Amino acid sequence: MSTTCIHPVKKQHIQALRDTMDVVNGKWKLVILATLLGRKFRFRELSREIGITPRVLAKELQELEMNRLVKRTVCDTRPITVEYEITPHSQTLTNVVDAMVEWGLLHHETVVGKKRVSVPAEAEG
Amino acid sequence: MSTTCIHPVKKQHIQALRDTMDVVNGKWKLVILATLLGRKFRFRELSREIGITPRVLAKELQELEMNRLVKRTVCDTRPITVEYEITPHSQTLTNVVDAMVEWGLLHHETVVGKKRVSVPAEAEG
DNA sequence: CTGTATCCCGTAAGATACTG
DNA sequence: CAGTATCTTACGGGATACAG
Repeated sequence: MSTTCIHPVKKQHIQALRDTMDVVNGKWKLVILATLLGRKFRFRELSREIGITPRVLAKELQELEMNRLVKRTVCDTRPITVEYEITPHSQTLTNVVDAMVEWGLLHHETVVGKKRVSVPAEAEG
Repeated sequence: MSTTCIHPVKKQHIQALRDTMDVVNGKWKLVILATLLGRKFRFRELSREIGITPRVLAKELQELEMNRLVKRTVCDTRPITVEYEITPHSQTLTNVVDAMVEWGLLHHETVVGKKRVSVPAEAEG
C-alpha cells in the first residue's frame, strides 16, 4: 500500500480545518461537548464531572454558547440552577468527536503499546 | 427532532478523546498533517506553505515523529534536504481531518453567516 | 537548506476566595 | 448553586539571529 498522496487537500480545506480548530480550541471544549452528548448537566455538576474549575468552565461555556454549540437554560428552582445541553448544531460535531474517540483508541494500540488494549471496563453510566 | 441524548458517551471514550487531543494539540499539528496528506514537503517548503516559523515547525515535527505521525527522510543532496511525509498510521487520522474540514465548512454557513459561503476558488495545486 | 538558540509576549488555565 | 474577581504560573508560539 502506498503511503502518500491519498487525499486532494485544498487550501480551502485547510482553512476550514483552521476554522474548526478555532472553535473547539483549548483542552476543554470538545470534552465538554462530548460530555453533553450523553445528557444535560448543571454547571457545578459538569464542573465536577470533567474536573474543570468554575472560572474556566464559565468561559468555555460562554464561548460555546456564542457559537451556538450549547444551550443554556435557567431553571426557576431555589436556588436557581442552570442546565447546559447540546444544540442541533453541535450535533453536527459528532462526526468530529467520534473520529477523535476512535482514533484515540486506535492510537493507544499503535503507539503506546501493543500490550495494553484491555481497559478495565470502568464504571459507566 | 430531539436535541438531547443521542450518544452513549462513556468515560473511556472521553479519555480516548483526551488522548487524541493530546497528540494533535496546538494550532499546527493537524494543519501540518493535512498538508502532508496532499504530498511530501521539505522543511523550508512546508514552513512557507503554512506560514509557521522554523523554530515552531521543528518542534511540531519532532513531536509528530515521536508519535509515528510523520516520516522524516534525509536526502543526500547538496546541500542536504529533508523530506517529511505522512505514515500509514497518520492516515488513520484522515477521518478526524475530514470531519473537521467538513464541519468547518458547515459551521461557516451556520454561524458566521448565511450569506458568505462562496469562497473565490483560490489557487489550488 | 535544516534546524537551533535566545528573547519575548499573550493567553490558557489553575488556585482561591468571594458575591448574588 | 451559578458564576465572577484576583492573582499567578506555565507554555504555546512569534521574531530574529545564528550554526552546521
